[in-house]
Amino acid sequence: MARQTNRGSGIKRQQILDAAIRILNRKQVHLCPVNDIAREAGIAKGTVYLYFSSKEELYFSVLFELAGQLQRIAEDIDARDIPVKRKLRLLLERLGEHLGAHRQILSSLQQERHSLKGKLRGQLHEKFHDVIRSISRIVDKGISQKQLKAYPAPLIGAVLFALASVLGRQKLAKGFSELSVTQGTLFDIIMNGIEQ
Amino acid sequence: MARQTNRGSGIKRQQILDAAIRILNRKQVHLCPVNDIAREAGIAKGTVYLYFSSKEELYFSVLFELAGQLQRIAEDIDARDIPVKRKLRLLLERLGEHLGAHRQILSSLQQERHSLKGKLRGQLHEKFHDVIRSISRIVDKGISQKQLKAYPAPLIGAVLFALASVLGRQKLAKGFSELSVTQGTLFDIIMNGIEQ
Amino acid sequence: MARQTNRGSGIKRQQILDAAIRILNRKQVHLCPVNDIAREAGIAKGTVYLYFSSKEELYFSVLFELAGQLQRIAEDIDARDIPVKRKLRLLLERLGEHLGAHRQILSSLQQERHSLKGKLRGQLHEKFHDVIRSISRIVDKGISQKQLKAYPAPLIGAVLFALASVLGRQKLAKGFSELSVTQGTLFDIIMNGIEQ
Amino acid sequence: MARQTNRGSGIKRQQILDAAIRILNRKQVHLCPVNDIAREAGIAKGTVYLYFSSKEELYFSVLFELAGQLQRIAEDIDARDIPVKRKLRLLLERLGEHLGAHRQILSSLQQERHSLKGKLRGQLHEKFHDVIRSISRIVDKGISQKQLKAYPAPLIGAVLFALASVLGRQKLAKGFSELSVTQGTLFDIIMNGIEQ
DNA sequence: AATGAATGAGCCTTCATTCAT
DNA sequence: TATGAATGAAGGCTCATTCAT
Repeated sequence: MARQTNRGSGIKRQQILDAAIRILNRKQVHLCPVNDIAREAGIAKGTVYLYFSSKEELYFSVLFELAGQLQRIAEDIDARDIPVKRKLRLLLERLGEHLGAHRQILSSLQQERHSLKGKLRGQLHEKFHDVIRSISRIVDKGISQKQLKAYPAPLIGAVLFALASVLGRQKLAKGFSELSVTQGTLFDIIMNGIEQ
Repeated sequence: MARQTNRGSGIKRQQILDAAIRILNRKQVHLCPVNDIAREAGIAKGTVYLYFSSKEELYFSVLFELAGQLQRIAEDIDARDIPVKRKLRLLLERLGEHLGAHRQILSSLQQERHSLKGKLRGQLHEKFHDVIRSISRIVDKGISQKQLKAYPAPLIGAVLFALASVLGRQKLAKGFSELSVTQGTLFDIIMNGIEQ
Repeated sequence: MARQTNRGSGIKRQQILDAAIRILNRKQVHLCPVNDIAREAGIAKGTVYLYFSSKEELYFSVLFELAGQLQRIAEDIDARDIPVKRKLRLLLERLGEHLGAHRQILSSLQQERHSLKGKLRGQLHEKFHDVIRSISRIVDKGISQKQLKAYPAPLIGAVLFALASVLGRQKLAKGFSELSVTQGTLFDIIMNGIEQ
Repeated sequence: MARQTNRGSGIKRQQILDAAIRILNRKQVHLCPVNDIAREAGIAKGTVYLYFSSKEELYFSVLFELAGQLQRIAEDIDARDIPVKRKLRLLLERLGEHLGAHRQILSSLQQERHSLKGKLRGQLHEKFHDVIRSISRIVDKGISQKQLKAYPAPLIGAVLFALASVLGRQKLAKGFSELSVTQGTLFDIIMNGIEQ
């Protein structure tokens, strides 16, 4: 994936990635010198470039990694032998947790993507597509089991994703820090709507 | 409203702000030199500093301005003499449009806030609170008219805001460019839920 | 010529150029940080970039400038009302002086040219072509006056140029520092050859 | 001959040297990472440092090696049993070929010397002296045989060297790529001069 | 002897900010 | 008020060199 990925265990690469996730979750990419990430990973600046060809590729890899984690969450839930409603509830909760834990990084995705070079952008796009596909799979089963209304599954996926973000931030619309959104209430809303 | 270096008519200040919104909506803040904004506004770089004490304050003012526009949208709708449901539908549509038109800038909000200096951060927080309050007012009326379920109004506001973002981006979850989300479908979901 | 040449007198630009010539004549381009050149010019590093878009363009401009000086030397001599032989002798002397004074920079030309980006390279090529053309003009007159043998003028130009370099370095073949080459002897050689 | 870290057979040392010559002839020294040279030699980067104490010394050794080759060319020709004129013609041709084949490296000699540390610089100086001495020996014989005019032999050597460079580059004065300099014409010029 | 991962000094370049005009 | 030349801190990246294996 990385152009100059050094072979070997890949452990160091992962260490850098983890450090980058920690650091990038605090400040914007542009406010995170590679040096800081390296220090967080306990290595020298130059070493980062042994595992990633550029800062951009590192950032891309971070997003890729996080997308992978999201996908795994969805797939794990899908694999369980529980009713669809339960799955959706779990999904909302887990995605919310994960998005919340990495909200900084993920919330920048929309903009950052535009600065990624063509190929990386495409790959990332594809990866997030996979995430949505995994969610859609759960929804689709629910629809065919007549448990859910027949809205387009990806749309439901998108909505779930958005609501999970709300949950994750605990502050929608950038001003809600005091609003203690419970996962239960949100789930009710998405299931039954708000109309009386 | 704004407490910055602001002698004079304020017209030029607004020109700069408008130019900044146009420019910042294209690229990330960090990729938008003050010079570019100045040129877009048809003035010299140094002049910007006569109206804003720093680039940071300029950026803050942009977000503040946009929040004001959102608030005005909500208040205009609230003032109309139409049923609540119609209001919510309008709200979803208008917010979606506005968020979409400025998605670049607004999507960075979450992160930028963390780099803003304490005082500015607080003011911005307060401002977005106002936006949510305005939305909540509409919802509250709906609840007291028994048109809407009695969920906490700010929560509904937050959810509406999130869904408006989905609408605005036309691509939730960062991978949905091909998903043509219609405002109508989204409205149905939020009103009646997805459960069969 | 320079992409972001600031208008104005151009004096500062020339100051930088002069400083660069002084500095570059001491060490290889790659051993001359832009910072050193700036300091030599008595300005800040960033200022260099107000007058030259990159270090490469600065270096290109230096070579361009020097080529211009060489050309002027040739043209001045050509314009004089003296016999061809006298012109050539003068040319040898003056070129020798100039090449000697900037031998470091000019001797790197051959290699550096290969790293210049296409357009600049082409322009530089063209410029040095002009130098040779100016020399050739002198030679051509000599040939048509039957003062010189009918060798291709550019070839003679090239030979003169090479011998001027010898003179300039005072040490041909990179090892002749002790060889005190006199302009007179060299002139005799080129005029009459070495064969007995 | 070489006084560097040089245990072992010396074969590998020569391999590295040969690889370095190939690589350095393509790009400037500063654009040739040690790593590239090592790879060209089919060994690991670290290994280079077992045979050369630094990149600088490696580069020095390359120049030293090339000087040796030039010297051998001159000595071989000197040893032949042919007339002086024939020898000079051969010399021009062979030196031209060799200088041409390594023009990139050799053209940087002038400047590089200045960055070499004192001791190495002296050694290199001495070596090129030897080259000139070998050429001078040929010329001297010609002079004592009354075949050549009695110019200082080293000067003739220097001139021959310079003209050989012209031949090697096929483009003197940095602008002559189209000038097809023939070895014959150049030889005529040096032998008989250009005066009618 | 050989390797190549790791290091960190050093360089080019950008850009927010200042200030003389 | 307005200008834009000048500044210099900061950051991405390269690469010579070291050293544990």
